[in-house]
Amino acid sequence: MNFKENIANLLAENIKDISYEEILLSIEIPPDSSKGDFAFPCFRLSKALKKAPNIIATELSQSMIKPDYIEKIETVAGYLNFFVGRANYVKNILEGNYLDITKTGNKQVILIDYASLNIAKPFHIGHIKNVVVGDSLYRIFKFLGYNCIGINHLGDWGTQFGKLIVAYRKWGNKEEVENKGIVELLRLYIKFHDEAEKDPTLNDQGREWFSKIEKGDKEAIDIWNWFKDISLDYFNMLCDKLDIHMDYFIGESFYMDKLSSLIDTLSSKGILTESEGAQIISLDEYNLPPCLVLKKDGSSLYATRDLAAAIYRKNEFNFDKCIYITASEQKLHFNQVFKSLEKAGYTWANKLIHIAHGLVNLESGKISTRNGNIITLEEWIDEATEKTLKIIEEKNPALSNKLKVAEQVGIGAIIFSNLFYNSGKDVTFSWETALRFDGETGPYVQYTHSRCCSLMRKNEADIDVSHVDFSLLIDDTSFELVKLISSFPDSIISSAEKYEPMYIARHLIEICKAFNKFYNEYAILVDDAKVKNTRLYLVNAVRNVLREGLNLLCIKAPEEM
RNA sequence: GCACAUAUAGCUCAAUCGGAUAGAGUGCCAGACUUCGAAUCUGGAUGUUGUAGGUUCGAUUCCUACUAUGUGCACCA
Repeated sequence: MNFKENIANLLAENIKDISYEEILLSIEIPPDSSKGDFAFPCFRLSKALKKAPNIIATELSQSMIKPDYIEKIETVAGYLNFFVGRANYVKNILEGNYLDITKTGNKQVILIDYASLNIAKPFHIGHIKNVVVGDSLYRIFKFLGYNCIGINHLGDWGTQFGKLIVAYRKWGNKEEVENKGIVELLRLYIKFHDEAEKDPTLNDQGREWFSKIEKGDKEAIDIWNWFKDISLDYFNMLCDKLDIHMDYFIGESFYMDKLSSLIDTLSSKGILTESEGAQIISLDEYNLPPCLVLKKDGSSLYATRDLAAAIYRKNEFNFDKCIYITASEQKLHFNQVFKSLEKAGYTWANKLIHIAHGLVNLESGKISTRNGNIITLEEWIDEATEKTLKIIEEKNPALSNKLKVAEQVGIGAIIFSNLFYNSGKDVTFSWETALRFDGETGPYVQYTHSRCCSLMRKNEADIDVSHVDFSLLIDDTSFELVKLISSFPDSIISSAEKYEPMYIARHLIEICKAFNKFYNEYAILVDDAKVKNTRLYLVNAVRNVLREGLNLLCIKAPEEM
């Protein structure tokens, strides 16, 4: 038997998805053929091998396509000797700690700026993606061993507060605001914009009041602080509900006393120029429109505060990476800010990363707070919770803490639907899809998890390891599940590398599908102690992976639902 | 006008560095609960990957043009 036949034999023995003849055919490629002749069949083999145990498949697919593949294949043969048969592979995966992956990030500091919403406005369905992508990435990087810092760059400064004060003084009163909180602030905000259509001088009054805030006028500052407190209470309430954690609330107003030194620095570097009365940083060399730093009246802008914030963060936290998460509308803005910092000579500017997520539209058109075309996040949560409660009443009326579980599942559905798709894409919200609980959804994963828990619970005793026989798990259905568990860490790494929790969400769905198939095909709690304990061993692994996976997506994993 | 996205099954979306017969869910049709939870599972039908070219042994993927949609572009954030 020659070398190739030997390899083919080993492969065919280990991999049921591909025949010996096929393998032999694929390996029988002259190594000196031109690229086109052998690349295709080689790839054919390596792709088929993806169905094989992970380590073998990865090694092969990496090596086969390269010119020196004959040499590499000998290395692969070495690997194969470690995995004689599926049983050993299963043992390896299930006995090893399948969630313990290389902690690549040792001590590196990753700062994530997310959930940076404007205060005095309600959370709407377009905001959830930002919050949830941010918190999920926070959890993912933390899991990988990075030192994460979550910062909320609160939008608590700007002309809008002047406008709100005008509206409050004209049409609001203390009792209403105290009783209704953010709802009343929204009403005033909408009212202001309605009235300003008819009477544009209101906008001037708004600017005047904002300028009073900036100058420290007591009445203005008091109202501003009051509104800010209301907003923060509301924000914290929602964060508690969603189980979102922020390390720091450092809003835009925080940077007000740091702007003058920023301007000094920029002008001493000679990159500040005057244009049409305003102070700008020209970005012609980057083929970008200029970055406006100061208005002609000398007051600051959004970009000014972001420049100051970046420098402050670098000095204060000395980050290795700083990730900004915002809607895609702000792409140009961050591009300008980052390039301005680069132009100013800050070498760390390349460590600033902007992750833009898509916009959410309504079927009735674009979301707009100022004309009231919004669906708030609370409405979505309430609807989802209510629907879940109905399902629980129908399917599991004996459940003890129904309301709590209903909220966890309802919110789980919302979060999952926000993380299951490519986060850069725009989406159109519809109640029909927003309240779907079947198929590729959060509740499907949660349901599968609670099924695992149920099995573990029903077994009462601990798994008896002395009865575990991994060769009972080498059938295709069980083995598929084992492979998916073993490759779960790859998805965590992909998610981190691409700043995209979607990979984890999709992997969880694959695990659930494989598990439910397994569950349907085999009885688990059987009399035979060997079979029972072995299958429970696998169930336990699935449960652990699902729980950790859901946690990385900021979703609760109730044990019963 | 300029810039940046996006376009894949009826609908919502995947497709790893350019790889094999482009895959899931949903909806539709047909099945599986006196048995570990049916929010589940099994089977079936569904495609000129926006259009036209180019590069390549090979293109949903890269390049060019065009079409459609979205977003941004000077004192808002």
